[in-house]
Amino acid sequence: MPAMPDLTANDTATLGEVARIAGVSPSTVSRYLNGSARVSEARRQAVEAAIAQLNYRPNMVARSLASGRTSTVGVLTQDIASPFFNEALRGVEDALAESRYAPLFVSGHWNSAEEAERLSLLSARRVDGVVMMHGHIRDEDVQAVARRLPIVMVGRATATLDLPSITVDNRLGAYKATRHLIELGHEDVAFISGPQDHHDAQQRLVGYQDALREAGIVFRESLVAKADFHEATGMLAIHQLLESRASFTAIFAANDQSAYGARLALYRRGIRVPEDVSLVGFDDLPYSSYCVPPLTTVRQPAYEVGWQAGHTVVQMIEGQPYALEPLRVELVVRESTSPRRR
Amino acid sequence: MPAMPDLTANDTATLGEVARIAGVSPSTVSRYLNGSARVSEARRQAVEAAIAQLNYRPNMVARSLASGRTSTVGVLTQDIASPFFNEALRGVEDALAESRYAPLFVSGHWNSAEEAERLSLLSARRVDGVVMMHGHIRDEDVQAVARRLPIVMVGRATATLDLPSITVDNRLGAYKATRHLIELGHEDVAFISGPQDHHDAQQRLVGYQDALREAGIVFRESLVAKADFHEATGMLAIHQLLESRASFTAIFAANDQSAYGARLALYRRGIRVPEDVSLVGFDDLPYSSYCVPPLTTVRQPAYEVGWQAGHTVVQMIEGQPYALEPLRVELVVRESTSPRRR
DNA sequence: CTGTTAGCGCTTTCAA
DNA sequence: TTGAAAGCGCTAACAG
Repeated sequence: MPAMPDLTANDTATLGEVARIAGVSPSTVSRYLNGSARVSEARRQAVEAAIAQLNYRPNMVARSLASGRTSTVGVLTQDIASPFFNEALRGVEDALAESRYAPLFVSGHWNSAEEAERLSLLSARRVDGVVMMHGHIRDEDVQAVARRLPIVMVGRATATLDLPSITVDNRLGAYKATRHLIELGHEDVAFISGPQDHHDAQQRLVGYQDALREAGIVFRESLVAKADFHEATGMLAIHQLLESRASFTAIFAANDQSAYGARLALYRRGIRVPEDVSLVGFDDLPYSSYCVPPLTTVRQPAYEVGWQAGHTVVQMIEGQPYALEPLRVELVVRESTSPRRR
Repeated sequence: MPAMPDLTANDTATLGEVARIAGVSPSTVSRYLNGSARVSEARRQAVEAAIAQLNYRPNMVARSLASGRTSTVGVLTQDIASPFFNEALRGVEDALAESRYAPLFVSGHWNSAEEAERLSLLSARRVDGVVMMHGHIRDEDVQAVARRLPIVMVGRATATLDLPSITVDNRLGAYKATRHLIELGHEDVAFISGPQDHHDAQQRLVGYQDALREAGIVFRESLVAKADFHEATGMLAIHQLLESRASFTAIFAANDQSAYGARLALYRRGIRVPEDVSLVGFDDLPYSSYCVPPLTTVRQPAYEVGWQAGHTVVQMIEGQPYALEPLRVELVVRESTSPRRR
């Protein structure tokens, strides 16, 4: 009987069937599939033919149960729809794809209870490793999982934990942004803050203060307006600042999204950017180069952060050595900043 | 021996161990866990105690292999980092979460070969159902999977396939956008197109043409500039239009991203929006309400599209009836459009 | 209501 | 190099 490919049989052939058709044992098929041992030329061909004929693809679930490995990496993000996380997730995705791991994304929504629950779900699904993007989950909850699984943290220092952590120098980035404004002659530089309990946001405030201090400018609480990394509160921040009659010629917003909000609020009040007020953000979201005017901001290499996280967790899973290279933050000067007018 | 909770034993307890400690059979534990049959009060308590003591969580992999269900839905998207897909993915995520399914996201990157490969991967991972967001994959490839699995299509009509499909009336949306411009007195309305082979993009062109025709305005090829749904080509489109010396007082861009690019190109040339030229987009991305000026656009309920897709696939998986409710597109008038100046 | 008995489809010793 | 056999941890009849 000629082995003509049966195109309708691609339903759910099993390894056992492949073995039977190829006239070999299941172990041989498994060995061929995984390259876990040499298989003779003759049997290799027979197996290949059977696989083609049945249009066979291994059942990953069964494979996972038997081997104890799922070839899956859990990625605990906060909000899959946030422009910042997106770039990073794409980096993770690409890094994992290179090693044939699949990402399993879950969102914690900045809620530690939900994060803990999601982490537990990843564990129940027996992921081989985890990438944790930001979040406020307690160290103990992470620790419980970290004992069994490689975990890479992103954007969070782990005081009590000893886990590889990929961070960006937020303080330095904020310092550069503020210093840029100061060098343009601005002395009254307002700051739109991020969430008070967010580590990155805190560091950005510190960088802002450092730059002021260095220039001999006294830090004034009245020039900082609270926001939470979103556009809406960025707008509010400007309204507040304006209402308080604080005077300023430049604004450093703790992230691009709040800078967008600020920019719109300024537009509504008829205040021009950069002619009347200079504005700088932080993150360099994809959209920032298409704002009007294009936003001067601090580039945070989100894609690279994600890529490095994904790559590192794979190295850990496979027992390979890894090295965390420091990621650079850099100021990207565009058109939302200009010298102070005298 | 008192049953004191052993906090360090939360590693990988098995159902069998729970059963032994509780003094019941594994089936009883399984039944308790799945609620698949009544369990007596006494045993229920014993099982609960054992579970608490061991800090047990079922191994999803084993459960999947035994039951043939993974409680996972594959989501084939094109680009996890695109602002449009994001909103939709969040909708899918939320809908699945309601039914305790986890999404497994994979990206096809608008490449039909890659899509087919990803789809096959989802199948190998034995997802219980699939949501396909757009894409150019061939009907046959989809069909091969659809025979075994519930599939819900999003944003794509399936001519040869009979699958539930969630679409939005792109033609109508484009018609509304163009008509809005015409009602403002604009007669020379340029169109920035999307990718030629993209169904939604084609429909948006048709809607634009329909509105012109209805108003007795003749369609001019010279007023359409090709772009591909991205900001960069949106900019290019404006340069082209300007260079060709075509005259127009309004622009309808096939999506918000290309509208952003157009807006920036206009800014560079010193052409004001909306004073000199009115601009309308399509999608209503989250950012569009924070542009300067806020963009008039056609709201496409991306979140709802995703939610409905997720919800529908779950209904299909569970053999429940489902009904696809038409999703409304609506014009959102903001500040990038104004009456034609005479 | 409960326990016993077979597997789910694959990997992995262990011998040959 | 190859095959046989024993699971991976859970579910799902089938008796009782």
